[in-house]
Amino acid sequence: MYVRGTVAGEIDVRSVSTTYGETDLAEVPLVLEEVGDGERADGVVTETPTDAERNPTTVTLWNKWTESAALLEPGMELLVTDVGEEEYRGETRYATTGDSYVVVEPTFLVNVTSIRNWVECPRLYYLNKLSGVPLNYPVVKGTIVHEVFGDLLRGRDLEDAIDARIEERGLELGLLGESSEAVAEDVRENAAAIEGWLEQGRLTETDGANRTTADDDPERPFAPAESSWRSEQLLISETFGIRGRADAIRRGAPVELKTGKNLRKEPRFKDKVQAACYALLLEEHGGDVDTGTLLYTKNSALDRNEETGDLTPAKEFSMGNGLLQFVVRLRNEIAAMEIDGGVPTGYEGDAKCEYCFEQDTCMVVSGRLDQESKAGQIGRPLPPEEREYFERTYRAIEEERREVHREYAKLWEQDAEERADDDRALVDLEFVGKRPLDGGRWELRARRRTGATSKLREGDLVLASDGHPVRGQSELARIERLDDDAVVLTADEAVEVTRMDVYPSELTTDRLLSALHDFLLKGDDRRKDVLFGRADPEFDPVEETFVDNNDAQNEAVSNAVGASDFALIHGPPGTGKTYTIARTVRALVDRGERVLLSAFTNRAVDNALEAVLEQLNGAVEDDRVVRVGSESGVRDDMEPYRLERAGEPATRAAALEDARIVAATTATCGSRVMKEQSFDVALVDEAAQLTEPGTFAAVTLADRFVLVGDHEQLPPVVRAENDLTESLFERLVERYPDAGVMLDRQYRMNQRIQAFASTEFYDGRLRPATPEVAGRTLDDLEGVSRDDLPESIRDPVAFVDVEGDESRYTDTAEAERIADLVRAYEEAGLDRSRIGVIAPFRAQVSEISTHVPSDVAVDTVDRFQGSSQEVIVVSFTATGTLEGPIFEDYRRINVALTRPKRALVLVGDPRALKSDPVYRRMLEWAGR
DNA sequence: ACTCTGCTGAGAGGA
Repeated sequence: MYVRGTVAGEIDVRSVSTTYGETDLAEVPLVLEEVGDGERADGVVTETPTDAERNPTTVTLWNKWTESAALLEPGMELLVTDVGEEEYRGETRYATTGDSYVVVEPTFLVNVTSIRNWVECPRLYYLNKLSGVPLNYPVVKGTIVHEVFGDLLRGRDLEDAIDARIEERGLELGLLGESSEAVAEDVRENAAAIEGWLEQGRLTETDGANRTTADDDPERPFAPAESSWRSEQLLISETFGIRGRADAIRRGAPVELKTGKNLRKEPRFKDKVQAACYALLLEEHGGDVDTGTLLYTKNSALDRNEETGDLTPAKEFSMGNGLLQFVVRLRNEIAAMEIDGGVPTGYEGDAKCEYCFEQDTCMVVSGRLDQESKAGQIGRPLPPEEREYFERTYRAIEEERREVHREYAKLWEQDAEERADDDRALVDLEFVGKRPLDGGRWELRARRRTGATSKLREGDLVLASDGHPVRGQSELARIERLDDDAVVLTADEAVEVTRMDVYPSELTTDRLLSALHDFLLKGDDRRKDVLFGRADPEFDPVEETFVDNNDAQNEAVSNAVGASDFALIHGPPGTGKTYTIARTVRALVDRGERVLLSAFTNRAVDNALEAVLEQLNGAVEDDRVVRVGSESGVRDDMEPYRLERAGEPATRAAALEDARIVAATTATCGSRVMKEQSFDVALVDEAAQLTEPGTFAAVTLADRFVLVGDHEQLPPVVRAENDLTESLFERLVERYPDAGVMLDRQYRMNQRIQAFASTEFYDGRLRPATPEVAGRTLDDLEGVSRDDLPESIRDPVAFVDVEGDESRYTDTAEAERIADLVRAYEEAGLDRSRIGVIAPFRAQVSEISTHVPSDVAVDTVDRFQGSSQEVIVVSFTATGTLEGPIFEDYRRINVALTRPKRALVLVGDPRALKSDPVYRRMLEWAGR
């Protein structure tokens, strides 16, 4: 039986005398949310307390669990497994038993590596999180050896595996100056130890007896028995709040591979702790684990010379309850500290600083951020405003991380039905079949039974499961193909997929954190002076005309080229932002600069790169323009420029290092490979949609930077409500208006259409670039005559009254009316592929889609940003009143109203729209 | 209350 609830008050920790002597206990007042009859958190809930019963129950935590009790604060979540129940003065109380685990904030998922770092030194955990691990050879080699180990377990030939894995990491190895041959030799030594040990295992009776499937499988003749081995399994525990990926599992017990040195007989303690984490994860998945194996691949030769004559690099050890519970307490320390927003000092553990590799880094970070630390501080602290900025931004990023953790929690909190309504999963799959691939991986196929929509896309990582992503068999898989009726995945193991869930990744938050760190602690002082307002940005005047017939664009390019610190280009809709970017890049390249071209989305990076290539017109050799990104992220026509990671190391490294122009998303700029690069100038598009640390990821790679964007359009997408919602672009535009140029001539909209946006959002400064643009109408298009349109929509801006229905996020009446409009335009000779329909809610988008032909583009405002159409129809989907956060951000209507070139039709209920001043002005403009 | 893009990922090791 388990209990779960919220801490409702102060915790009383004390000692009592029992028959066994002095014992510690803590009494925790807990408002119960769940009481379950299973041992773990996935048991059947027997009792869901009613409101009347929501007064705190006392849960007593005995002995060592008082250490975890001391971490608790009112409001924190607590889970206690295997509790004992007792009646005390007429009320039910609970207490830990010898088998209990006490879990603080169980929805906070702690990585196994975090626990491993924490046990070595809590400060090490913090430093690792803050700055990430840079590219270095031992780590890359270790990774390759692990991959080869996995390959061996899946039955791949040793030499094949070594060659393939080294080739895959050609780029990284090349950047490190390593040759394939040297690495192969190195990996071979480690792998030989593994193979020898595996061979030994194969000869033993137990393993032999278990060998079934693999022996019979003609496709995988060398595979070890599937029943006794499993490689690289991703495990998530909802009970313990731990997540990790075990190197291998042998007969249900974890095997951890270590390529580092361990000269002692015993496994290192942190390695034991790591294995114990996997044991906990396996226990939750129905295992009963009491031993772990650590495989030190450098040790074989050494051990042979020892007096034992031991031939094996493997060290087995037993894991008792004491170790497992200790590991959960470590995990609790991390969770409690993170929930509290704390920073570890190092005093929490007993590591000795003088033995630590990170001692210097630790002291520098402590000194710069003025943090208390066991290692002490060196250097002067950052100015107070920078420390304040660090703390605020760090906190905001950690809140984002919490939101990712909540996504995980949903994996088990939502039942299949709720999940089906959520677009983060496809739960309707029917398993069709599997096929072995080279290297022991599998291709999995499933059929889709319903037409459910989801945000899953080809190239995404998902948790592929046979029913439940946490409790069932599940595997990290990649979506290779996703059609309306079929799914193809690749994975390490052959799961019989019936469901796939979005894999919530902390990668972005990790990268934001390290970008913040790099900017503040490793960044250039001059840049910080400017960004923190201690110095003004400087410009060298450039006497060259870059753009002939557009003064603002010309000034924007000269500004960007002449900027000593940074320049800003404010590009309202249709003002030739992309052209200006291309012209700027060209001008920089002509001056011999190395340029990083970045943006938040892959789409924007590809668009900008396309324009740059056109502008270069061969001025830079094709192979010196490089697009860094994943195959699924990069648009097909940019694939020839995509940097291949696999290959001969020196060649791969040269492909990147010799590039004059490198294009990548800001998220990719935070990758280890990109962090090794440096540029003269970073040019970042869509900068108004980037968080500050997101912008830093690109900007810290260059000496100077240019931000391009429009803060009057949509802001950054963040999960939590926090300080990340204002972009660096917007802040700088406000702080240094002179550092920016607003492109004021638009090449998109008829004058009638642009009028509202211009006055409302751009101080009336936005105007048509040419008379042609100002006067463009549908009549200009071949075969189209406005005279054939109904009177009501003949004007370039029209309003169509619809009474609307009462439902909140959809409006069938509007959808039907929109279908009529589409027909009317078609009858007037317009091809319907030139019509776009925009709605605020996704539900209304799908409602409209059922009413109009599929070649009409229907989408949300957010997704229409950056594109345009001849005709745009906007469905407001609000009846009676205009309530809801979606309407509060006026930047959203700015985007919607500035998409069309020749005609705009607003469809909605005027009564609702009139209730807000901005929308009322919009109605007036639309002639209603 | 709603909108929603990134990312191979988690762990790889140095005494």
